[in-house]
Parts: sequence; structure tokens; C-alpha cells
Amino acid sequence: MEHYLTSVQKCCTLLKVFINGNKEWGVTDLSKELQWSKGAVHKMLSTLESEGFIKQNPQTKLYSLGYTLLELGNKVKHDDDWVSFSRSYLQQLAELTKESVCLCIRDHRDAIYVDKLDSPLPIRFIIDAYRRFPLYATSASRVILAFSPEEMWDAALEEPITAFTEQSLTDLSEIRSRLELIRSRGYEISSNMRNVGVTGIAAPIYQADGSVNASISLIGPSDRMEPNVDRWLSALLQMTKEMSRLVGYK
Amino acid sequence: MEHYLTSVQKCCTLLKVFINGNKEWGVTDLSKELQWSKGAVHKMLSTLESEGFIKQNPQTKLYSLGYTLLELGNKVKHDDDWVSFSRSYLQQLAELTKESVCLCIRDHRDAIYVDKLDSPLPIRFIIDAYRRFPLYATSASRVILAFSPEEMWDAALEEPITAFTEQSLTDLSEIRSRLELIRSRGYEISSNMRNVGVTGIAAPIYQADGSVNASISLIGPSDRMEPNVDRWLSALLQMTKEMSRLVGYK
DNA sequence: AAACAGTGTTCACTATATGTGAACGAATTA
DNA sequence: TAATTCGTTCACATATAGTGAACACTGTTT
Repeated sequence: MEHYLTSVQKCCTLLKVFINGNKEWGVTDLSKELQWSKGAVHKMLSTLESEGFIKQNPQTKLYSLGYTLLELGNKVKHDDDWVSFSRSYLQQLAELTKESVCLCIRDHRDAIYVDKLDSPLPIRFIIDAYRRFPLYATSASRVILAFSPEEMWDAALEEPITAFTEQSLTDLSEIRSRLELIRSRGYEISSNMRNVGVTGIAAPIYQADGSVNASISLIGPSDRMEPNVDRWLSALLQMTKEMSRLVGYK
Repeated sequence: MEHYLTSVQKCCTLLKVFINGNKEWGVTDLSKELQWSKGAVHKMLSTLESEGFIKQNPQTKLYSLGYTLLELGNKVKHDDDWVSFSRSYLQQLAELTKESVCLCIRDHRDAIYVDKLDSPLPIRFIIDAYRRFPLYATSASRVILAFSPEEMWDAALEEPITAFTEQSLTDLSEIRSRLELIRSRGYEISSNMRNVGVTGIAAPIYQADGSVNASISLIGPSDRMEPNVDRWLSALLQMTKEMSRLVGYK
């Protein structure tokens, strides 16, 4: 089936421009960005505005995302089974470690932190949650990828690899052997791959059928993480083992 | 101008069904709810799914909101000028009072809490943020309505009034005189109107032109709020006065 | 003060996308 | 095994959407 609704696809394309782009756009700018006629852009924007998906600044006439999307995004989070299931575990882990913790899930060929708790300490890593990023990028997402079928490895590594830091893995064979390492030891610990001076510890949640679509991760400043790696890792593994059992994994 | 894009309007209508309705929908259910043909509903859902705005459970075949909406909703919050401007003030107020605090804004004829901090105390009021509600409903939103032009009063009171508790104001003249009271004293304190046993204290943020589109509110269990009302109110008023000054109000 | 160069916005028309409603296969229930 | 109910597919008649030029406005430049 390939008969999608054209104008709905275009509507989604337009909204997505706002995710990684500017927070405000003019009609002409969007027209250039999307290669649509000004008339088409304007008609799309005013339709979306009438629905609360877009708002227009009365002074500057520029458009930005509307509050109905805030409602929808909040509903996604509150309806999510992984989020409601994991909340108390995240709190427990945050309490114990005083570091930032998060729940990572896979959505198609991307990863997203769908829930998080930031460390209460003055020096802390603030997790940039609710945003899509590549599966190979962080310890939490690499754990998910490692335990996914090989087709997923291919899909995730198909697009050009982004290096987030100097120490990011960029070579395909390097990434693949890293994934094999994760698969064999059952967890991931990495430093400086997504953010310099930051260490992440991540473990997978196994589902009833043995597949993995979610992971729990602990992220903090490397110098504070390193002395505690063994303690935090065993606490994390114990927790994810228990969580896996509860969702039916044997 | 009335030539909106029909299928985009319908796409928005479909997505909004998920906000207040079930978290999962089948094609037939949505077809009945929206009075569209099954074919049309299916085509819309599969288009939105291909864009990540909707996801389908492979087992049950039921549809729910997709993670791209989580990304968009998060962007709305992070791009919002009121949210970034108010964050430190909310923290300050939360620190002082140990009660839940929030930032309320008006969007057309609705109110939304666009940011919040929940009380750290074991007994606390958890603010249901990021959801639209009527302007007449809570102390925070009534403050905004009170200082809005009278056309807004008419618009907000046009729809049938929802009573959230036994003590909610439902009579139109009762609401209007309440708004006049708020306008004359410059703040709102109310109990049991949205939630039984809960008291809210709210004050407006005035913009450069004297208009009001945002307010700060303090919400907590009535028995803990009452002994502190005077202290909290003066702290709140001092804060909103300072905030109003900073956005250009004289 | 006048011309200009930007906006966002509007419009009528033709090519194009879209909703219909019946038919399909796959589950699930009787 | 028959009946029901689900999501999904399809071809065609009909309603919709993109075009690109013209518009009204704003602020700037001459």
C-alpha cells in the first residue's frame, strides 16, 4: 500500500521542520526550506493554526508550534506502558546513586529517552530527553541495538554515522564489534562517546519473547561515576533482571 | 479566509480524539467516533503512522499516539518564552513554600499549565499540567481571565460551564462577580473549586501593554495552605510584580 | 516624501488527490 | 464449521489542493 494522504504527509513534514530547526519561521523561509509555493505554505500554516497545532506571533507574524502539540506529547508519555512500568524503578535507582537515570526505548530506527530523572547534585548531567537520536549513539541505545536482530543493525548503520565527540565510534566494523561485546557481557559502559567527561551505564529490559526494545541507563560525570561503577552496575543489572522477569521474560 | 486544507483539519481532529479519549483505538471505533468511513480512517492512520505521529500495536492492531508527538510537545515547552523566563522564579517559590507551583498561560479560550514543580512533601498536590482546561476553572486561569478584555469573558463563558466539584462556581453572574473581585484585589485565592481539599493562590503577570496572558500559582492541601496564606501571597505578589516589571510593565 | 524591497496574505483555475462502500482475508467467537 | 468482527484494500466519481501572480502592508532606503 502506498496511497498515503499527500497533504497529511506534508503537514507532518512541515511540523517536523520545527523539531531540529528554528523555533520561529516565516512563510517565505518555510517556502524555501520545503520547496513549496508560498501560497501552499501559508494555507498549511493557517489550517494548523486554526487547530492549535501552530501559533502565530501577532507582532512579528512568525509561526511557531502550538500548545495542542504540548497536550499530545504529554499524552504520549502518560499513555506509555514502559514509562508507567519503569517510573518507580527509575526513582529507586536515582535515590541510590544520586545520578541522572533514564528509560530509553527504540522507535523504528531511532532511540528516545522517554522518561528521566536528573541528579539532585549541583554538578550533574542533565539528560536531553524526548528527542530522537541514532541507536548507535549512547550506551542506553547501543544496548537496545545490540540485542536487536541483525537487520536492525543494518538499518541503524545505514545512514551516515554522526560523531558527537572525538571518541565517538564512527567506523562501522568498530561499532559492530562494540555491539557484539555488549551482547556477550549483557550491559554497556562507555565514556566520552556522546558527551565529553560523561559516563553511561546501561542494561537492557528483556521482553517475554526475548526481544529488547527498552533499556535503563545511569548517566553522570565520569570522575564521580568511575569509583562507583561496580556498585551501580550490579544494582542496575539486578533491577533490569527483575523488570525483565515482570514483563514475562524467563 | 476559509479555505483550509480539509484532510489536514481531519488529521488534527483525529489526533485530538486521543487527548481526552482512550489511549488505544481501533479503526472501527474511530470510524464510529468521527463518523468517517473505515477506509478513510485507515488511510489517515497509516499515513500518520508512516510519519511517526501514530503507532500501531502489532499484536492487537490497535493504534495509539506516536513518539514524534513527544518530540514536538517537548519542543513547544522548550521554545516557550514564558517557560524559560519563569523557570527560576518557580524554583524560588517552590523552595520557599515547599508547595506545588505552576505557570499558567492562556491559549485562545483555554488555559494550560505550561510548566510546574510538584511539592517535595509526602502529602502534596500533583499538578495535572500540559492539558487544556476552561479559563474559569482554577485560581491561576481565573486570574488571567479576570484581567482579560470583556470579550474574553464572553468567549470563555459561552460554552456550558463544567462543575468540577460541589463548590465550583457554575452560575454566570456568580463567575462574573468573582472575576470582578479578582480584578479589584489583584490576585485570587480559592479552595475546593477544582479539587476538594485543595487551595490555590494565583497572581497575574502583566505585560508591557498592560494585558495579562500568564499567571503564577501556588497549589496545596488546604489545611497546610491556610496558616501560610498571608506569607505565601505576599511572596507571590512580590515575585509577579518583579516579573511584570522585567517584561516591560510599568 | 517617495520609491523600494521585504513581508504575509488572497485568489481563480486546472490538475490532482481523496472519500466512498463494497469486497477481502485473517482472526476470533458461537 | 459457520458466523461475526476486525483491519485492510481497491477503482472510480467527486471534491480538493497547488500554482503563481497580484495584493496589502510594513519598514527601509533613497
